[in-house]
Amino acid sequence: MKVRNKKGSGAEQVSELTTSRLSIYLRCLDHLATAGVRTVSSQSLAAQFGFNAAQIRKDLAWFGEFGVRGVGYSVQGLAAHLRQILGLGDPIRVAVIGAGNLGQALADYPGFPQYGFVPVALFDRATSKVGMHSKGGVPIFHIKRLPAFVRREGIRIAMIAVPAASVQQVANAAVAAGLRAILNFAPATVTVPPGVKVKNVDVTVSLEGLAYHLAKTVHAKTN
Amino acid sequence: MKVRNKKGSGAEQVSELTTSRLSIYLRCLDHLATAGVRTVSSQSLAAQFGFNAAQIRKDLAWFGEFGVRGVGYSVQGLAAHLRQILGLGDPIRVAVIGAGNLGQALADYPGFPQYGFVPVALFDRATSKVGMHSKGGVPIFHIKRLPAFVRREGIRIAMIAVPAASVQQVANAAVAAGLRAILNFAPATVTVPPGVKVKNVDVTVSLEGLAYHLAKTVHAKTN
DNA sequence: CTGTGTGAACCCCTTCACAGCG
DNA sequence: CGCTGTGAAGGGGTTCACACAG
Repeated sequence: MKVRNKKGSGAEQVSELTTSRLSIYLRCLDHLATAGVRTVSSQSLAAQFGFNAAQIRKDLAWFGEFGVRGVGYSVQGLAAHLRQILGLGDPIRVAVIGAGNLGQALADYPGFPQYGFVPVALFDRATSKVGMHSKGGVPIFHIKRLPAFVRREGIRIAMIAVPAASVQQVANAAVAAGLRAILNFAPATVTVPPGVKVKNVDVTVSLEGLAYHLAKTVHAKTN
Repeated sequence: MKVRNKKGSGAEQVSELTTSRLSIYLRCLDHLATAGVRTVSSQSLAAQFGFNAAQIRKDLAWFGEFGVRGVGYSVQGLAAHLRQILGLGDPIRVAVIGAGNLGQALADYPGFPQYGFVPVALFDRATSKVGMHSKGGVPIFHIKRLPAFVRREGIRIAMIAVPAASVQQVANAAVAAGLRAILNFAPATVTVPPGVKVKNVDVTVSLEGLAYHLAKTVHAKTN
């Protein structure tokens, strides 16, 4: 087995486009596994889910050789490899910062534990919320207690669901608490020191993309 | 003013990467406008928010010439142009399908109306929920009533927040009801006929991207 | 003979550099 | 003189095509 590792230390070599697709492949493989499929070729995977077969193979080639020539990939085996590549061995503990409607819904979202991400606590600066729980039973703490909690409870990821104006300051607090991975739900740009990863889930950007599609389509009809 | 329009009918010419950035530029411009800034150059915009100045100009060049040479762009003027390009003239009415925790939180999320997207109703197949309202007062209807509602209320976008296993069937219903724009929150691939636009907001993909970053970083330290 | 792994071709997006306008 | 708008160069990601393994 040959794994490409161009630089000795952990440099940024594999594109995020690739890792995103790995997640999606994993989702597809789980789908096939529950359907009882044992083996799959890159071609049939591509056909079923709308990918390009060569791209699947290229994406996997960054990490090793997982297929059997003439046969394809073991569905369960490849899924296990992808989980290992993505670092999904043990459940990853998550803190949700911002205990508004969205934050509480995220803390209770059943999809997360199912995929190995466990929201352990909510944090907010409103003392009126502190001491309460989400519907699903996730406790709400004051944001001041984040650093101690991160250390004691082994939190790895911060999900930030606060208004856009407060995001930067909350992100700073998360970094100061030792977190190195942030998922930001607010429509705002966040700046963090090197080594910290931020991913933005900006729903307004997606909605405006849809709005553009609608506007364009209407225009086409008007012609 | 010269606008590039390579094909007569509404072909897919401008990349989604570009339109996503237009949304982000719009967010930045609003930020500057509330700060009282009247004029901005592509260079200062790029410096403040971490873009490339040439890219900003290229993105805008697809739609016209909005700047003044030697000066820059009118903050308010450019924002208005972007809103027009993205089709954000009147508020866009949205239906949220799936009245679980996530769906209700989305229906009540204050960020949407602020950006011109108004959740008008929730839809679910559970008759126990029908007739109730979200905390924010959005009424819940049975999914059967979607087609009539779309016509009568001028719904343009469906936000789908149901379990992954049901997404495709719900998307089919949305398309059948005449909707041409779908925002899917479930970790699943959706297939739709041509002319219909789907955007996926897959939080598990983002989380797994963060997990990969964490795994990689640990590995680098282990070296 | 089937399907992987991979170099090469291709294509699109990003970035550079500068002519030209205000 | 400053900054836009834009052709040209550069880089990265996707797709093709095939040698080769099972």
